[in-house]
Amino acid sequence: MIINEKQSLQIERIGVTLEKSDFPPLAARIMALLLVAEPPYCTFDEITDNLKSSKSSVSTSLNLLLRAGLVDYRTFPGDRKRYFQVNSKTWMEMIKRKVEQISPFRSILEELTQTRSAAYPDFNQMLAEMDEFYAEMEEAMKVVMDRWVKTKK
Amino acid sequence: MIINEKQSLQIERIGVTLEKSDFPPLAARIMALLLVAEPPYCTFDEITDNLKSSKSSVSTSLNLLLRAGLVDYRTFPGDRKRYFQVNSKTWMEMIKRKVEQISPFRSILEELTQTRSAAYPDFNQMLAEMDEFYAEMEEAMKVVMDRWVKTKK
DNA sequence: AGTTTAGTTCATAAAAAACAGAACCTATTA
DNA sequence: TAATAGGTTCTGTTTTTTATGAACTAAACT
Repeated sequence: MIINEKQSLQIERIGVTLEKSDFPPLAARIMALLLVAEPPYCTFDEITDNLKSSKSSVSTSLNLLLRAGLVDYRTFPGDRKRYFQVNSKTWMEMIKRKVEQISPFRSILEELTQTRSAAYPDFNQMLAEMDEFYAEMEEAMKVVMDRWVKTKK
Repeated sequence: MIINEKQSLQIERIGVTLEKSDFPPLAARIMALLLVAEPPYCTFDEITDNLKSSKSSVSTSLNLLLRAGLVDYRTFPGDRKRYFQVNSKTWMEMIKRKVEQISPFRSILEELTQTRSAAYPDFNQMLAEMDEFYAEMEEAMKVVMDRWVKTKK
């Protein structure tokens, strides 16, 4: 499998978008490649070749994606190569992570309402409201996620 | 205004939490300071002093936070110092940004469903489903935000 | 037994981000 | 008009992140 010129450009575009969501550059391009490639999986060599990157870089970035659960691999009988593919739960995982980012914020807000004096009630009020807002947001997201998990099984 | 030992430690803890949500180190500590400080605002000098950072670094990070709309400032009559404070809309802004991060992903997914061949229907189906999931998530978040905006005015 | 395949690991180089020091600017104050 | 307050801007320096090449390994062929 070797990608064409148009696909190359598409991979760069998608890669840049993913970079903005905090993917390291090469990891972003690997994800992009796996999304664009037909069939939707690649061997290690196909990745190094198509992205013109070194084996070591690909190894590091790919393992990052594997550990993060964003990429997975399959194999074919009588072929010991691994065929890397985006995990179908990738997007769910990514959203899940965003939801999980909310809870540390809430912890901060709750800690502050505990430790701050009563001298600045307006500010304290604001912190309490923001905690409430985050709680609602967290809840709303969980509702969507749960519903989705149910329809999938 | 000068913070005490306990507050210093709290600022570091909160700072680290904020770093994990992609605040640069100093910007994270400025936010943390403004959250912990009593009163809940600081002058430029109070920031450099309490965080033991240079004027140039504080200037840069503070302007970043100002441009991002996370920090704001007030003044007092007959005092030309600016008193920096967390914008009460900070948390709303931060969530808004997370919601906005969803739409580029949806664009990717939609572009892919346009450009990919029909040869791998399972994969294409997955992309379509994920787009749907993201759409629902986006919608749910917007509902919460709108409701909140309304109760505020 | 030797070679090829499919990677990993380690030391290092290159690039980007973060911070600091010093000079600078503009509006007030003495 | 000189000095001070409240920053900003520019130029390095340090630190962190990202990518590489070369040597290595373990399994599977020949």
